[in-house]
Amino acid sequence: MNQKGDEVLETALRRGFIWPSFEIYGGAAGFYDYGPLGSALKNNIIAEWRRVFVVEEGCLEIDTPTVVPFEVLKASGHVDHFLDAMVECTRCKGAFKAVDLLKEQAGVDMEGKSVKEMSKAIRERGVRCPDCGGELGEVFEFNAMFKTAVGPGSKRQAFLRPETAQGIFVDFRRLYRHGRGKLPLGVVQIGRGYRNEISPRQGMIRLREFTMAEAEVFFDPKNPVHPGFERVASERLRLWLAKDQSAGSEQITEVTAADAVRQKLVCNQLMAYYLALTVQLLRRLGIPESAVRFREQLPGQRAHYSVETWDAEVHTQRYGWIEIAGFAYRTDYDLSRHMQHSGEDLTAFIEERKEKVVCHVVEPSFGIDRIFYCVLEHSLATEGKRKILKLKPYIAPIQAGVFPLVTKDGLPERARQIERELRTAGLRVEYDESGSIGRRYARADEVGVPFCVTVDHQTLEDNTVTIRDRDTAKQVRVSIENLAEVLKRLIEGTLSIESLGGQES
RNA sequence: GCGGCAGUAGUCUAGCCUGGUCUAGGACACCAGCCUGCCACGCUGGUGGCGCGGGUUCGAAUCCCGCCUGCCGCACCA
Repeated sequence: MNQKGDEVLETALRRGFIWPSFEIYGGAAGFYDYGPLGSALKNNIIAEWRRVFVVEEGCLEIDTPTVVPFEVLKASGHVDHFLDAMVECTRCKGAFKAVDLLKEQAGVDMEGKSVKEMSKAIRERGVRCPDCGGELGEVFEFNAMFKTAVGPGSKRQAFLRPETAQGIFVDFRRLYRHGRGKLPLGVVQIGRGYRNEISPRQGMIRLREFTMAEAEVFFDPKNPVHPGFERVASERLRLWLAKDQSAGSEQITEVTAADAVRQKLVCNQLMAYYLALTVQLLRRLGIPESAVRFREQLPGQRAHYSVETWDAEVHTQRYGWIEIAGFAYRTDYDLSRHMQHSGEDLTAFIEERKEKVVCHVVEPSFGIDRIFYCVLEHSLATEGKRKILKLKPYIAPIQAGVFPLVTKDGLPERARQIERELRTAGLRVEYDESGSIGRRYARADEVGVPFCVTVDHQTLEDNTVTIRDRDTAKQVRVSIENLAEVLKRLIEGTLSIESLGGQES
């Protein structure tokens, strides 16, 4: 294992970013708690996502239940694709879908039959392991969705949602009306999703309960364009094409978003648009474009609903390249299925052509927990013994520290006043007087506090304080009168320490 | 889920093989007091631990079993 990844997780655990869930009862794999700082950081990451997709893009945000009735997920295909009768080879331990083996080797269709019947059929028909020819064990049900029931008596079967998307699809009619028939129509949802992984590992990378931020962009299949495409047309995309993966090549094809569309490397302009937007979002979160690539999923890897999928991958030292977002071209799969199963009309009307169409969908779907890890890893810098979490100031859980230089002569009292004023001004600040001033700076650095305000004897004379910049340790002296405003501008990045005449300490 | 290794204060770790001398040692962190005019200063004091459960034994951090959790490989990851 590598040192950097360990340092990230150790720091995150020790300083209250993430904790193992249910720890005092021995814990549970695949679940994590966000501690006070982690919770704040996660919320700030979500706020940045929301700022892009809801504020700038104007997507409609909704919030739907995590408990989803059986019929909905039956229609979406999840029941059939997430519930499998599996069988394991007793010799090589390979796991296979029982239905597939029975079809291939015995020519019988056992779809929908019970586990017992399938086990019996495998024995009677002499179905063997396709890899090593070994004997197969008992068929067991593998359910990647958490099962539950609505109401007492288990009358109505339901599942915890494996994705938030279905809540959007089933609301399409109302959303389409709410959006007054305009296309493309973007709808987003941020919330928890659940997958009962067989054996989750890799900490927060594979969770059984996770937070996802998904957008479903509905569009006229004959017109897959985004009105704001020009804004991102020159953004460079690093693509790992399927053909290169198949050829065993790590070759990255770097093109602008406009060229990706022109050269037909991606299915349409909307897809390219959201890939470009993602580069910008990640950059804003502190993940440089050099650590981002888009991997085109090979046909066999795609979800049942997708005809083209790109994964946004971020490079990490601990886990290598990890998928942090998926971009699926779901076509009209979901709406069509829900039309069939519900009997409702979920079409859109295209005025120019006087034609009813089932909208197609491009789905950018982000794994917030994974992005959270990537942000931490890409932010943590080590300088000697010191750890500095160089979070972008606007996502830092604590925006400023307020310290009295020494704990006497009325400095703590004055510092407390300033803390109060900054809190009232809406800044997330922490007061600290314990230990030496250097220790307090170091403590603040480790949790990513971008600015520290120090109250010294001069403060008592002329009502000025110093602001110390985390990343450079430079300090500037500003009047308390302007402090909140200056801090706000430093945090949002419209003002730099240098422009204030920052001095090396 | 299978196989291998591991789990000691908040964090990292000594002790485990060869049971008692462990009332479990250390470092860092944390808290209190003193000190302190700017980058983890110093002094004094302090809080806090053997993953959980069972067994063997006069006696278990140490040996055995089960579970949980973590790491590595296989499988899975729609």
